Amino acid sequence: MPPTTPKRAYHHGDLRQSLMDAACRHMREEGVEQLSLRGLAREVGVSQTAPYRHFESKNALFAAIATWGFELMAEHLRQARDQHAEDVEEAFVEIGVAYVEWALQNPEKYQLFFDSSLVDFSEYIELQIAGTQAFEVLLGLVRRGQEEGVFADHMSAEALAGATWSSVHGMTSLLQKNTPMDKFTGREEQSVPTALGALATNRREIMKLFVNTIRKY
Amino acid sequence: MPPTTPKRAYHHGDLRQSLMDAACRHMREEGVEQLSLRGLAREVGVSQTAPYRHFESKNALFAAIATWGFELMAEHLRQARDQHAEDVEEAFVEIGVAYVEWALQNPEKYQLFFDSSLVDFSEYIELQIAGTQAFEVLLGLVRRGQEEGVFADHMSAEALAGATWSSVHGMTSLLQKNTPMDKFTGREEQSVPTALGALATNRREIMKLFVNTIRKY
DNA sequence: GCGCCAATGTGTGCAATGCTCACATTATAA
DNA sequence: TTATAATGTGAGCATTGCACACATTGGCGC
Repeated sequence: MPPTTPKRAYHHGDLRQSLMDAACRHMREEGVEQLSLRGLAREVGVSQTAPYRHFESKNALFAAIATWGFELMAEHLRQARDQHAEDVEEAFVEIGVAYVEWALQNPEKYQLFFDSSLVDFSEYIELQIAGTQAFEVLLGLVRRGQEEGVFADHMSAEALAGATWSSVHGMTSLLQKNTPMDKFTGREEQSVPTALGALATNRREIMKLFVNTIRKY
Repeated sequence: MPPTTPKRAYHHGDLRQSLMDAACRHMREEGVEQLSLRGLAREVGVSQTAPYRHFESKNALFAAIATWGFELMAEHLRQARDQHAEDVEEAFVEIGVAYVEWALQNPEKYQLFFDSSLVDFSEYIELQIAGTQAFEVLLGLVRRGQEEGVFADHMSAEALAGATWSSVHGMTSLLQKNTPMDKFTGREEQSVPTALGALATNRREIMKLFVNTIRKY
């Protein structure tokens, strides 16, 4: 007769995904710098070397999470696009809003996309491909805008998409620093927190400004 | 008679600055994740605990470098602004170009500005102030543009400056990933590298697009 | 000059980490 | 059923951040 306490089997069952989930939770709650593979193993209830059966290094874990994250985000962007398929400009704005919102709801994954100190993209082709596919949702929309004569056509679609990606990513990046920043005290004029607050409050309005970047006049 | 080899004195002389310089060099050449205080101490020729007389922790070192970096960058931006004082739009473009160039020439310092995993801004007031002062170069210019009726005035200067800061910072951030990205191979269409290449090659043109974000029509 | 003290530098030690290697257990498929 | 690959274990190594007690020294009041 087996013991009533469901003693964990020798094999975990789904260690790979469990590790990725635990890592995300940990990064979100404690921060990346506090994350250790050993701690993760402890949390999941497994020996400290077990993770190495699924990820050859800590960086490989990060890369796997980032790849997964890009896929999730791309799907989110496609949905936003498809819900506003009639109007390119509107779809552009909504894709931008969706981008920012996804990033703010998944800060730990988004951080992996751009913290070059955490993941070396050049080592992981599948990660590069996933990132590219997310970008191409935006690129496709810009192309369509150009074809419809709504967006400027004196530059390549890649250049225009790059420019708007810059804006949206930059806004996201700044907003993610907002939380630490809001403790800002010590000067009368708190221009940075004010600016970040304005970005946070008027996301959609700001996104409409970003359309100006590439609109054809 | 003292030995001919100038044996280093017990006191280093300028350990604080030497550590910051060595840290920057190391980050630039090897990457942040490879940087250790002990290694730095070794490099400078000093015991492993000596750095703690100048920086209470590794994060404090990073914070000090970031603060210093913000001051350097702000000065660089002011120079760019003053060399194009006649025309607000032109000054805006040149400040943007100067921003990107400074960041690309000082990647290790710029990384500290935005890699939240490396520095916790909330712990270092002087860092927040330095960052704010850099931002205010841009903010001041946006204000002037509004006063001259060149920039939109349906939003606060902080909001507009925040929007343009987003764009310029985002572009910088993407360009800094360019180096790892250029090894990208494995698909026929390399849209991301193409987009990043376009950003890199046409910085000034892209910056002119960014002016559209806030221009008054 | 002289002596004292704060500033600066040293050596040792501890707990934690990433990762390696040899070994144990289990699933699966021939 | 049994070989084999997949998965998990445990001990161990080098390295790290940082704390603590101690050493050296430059500069300041006298």
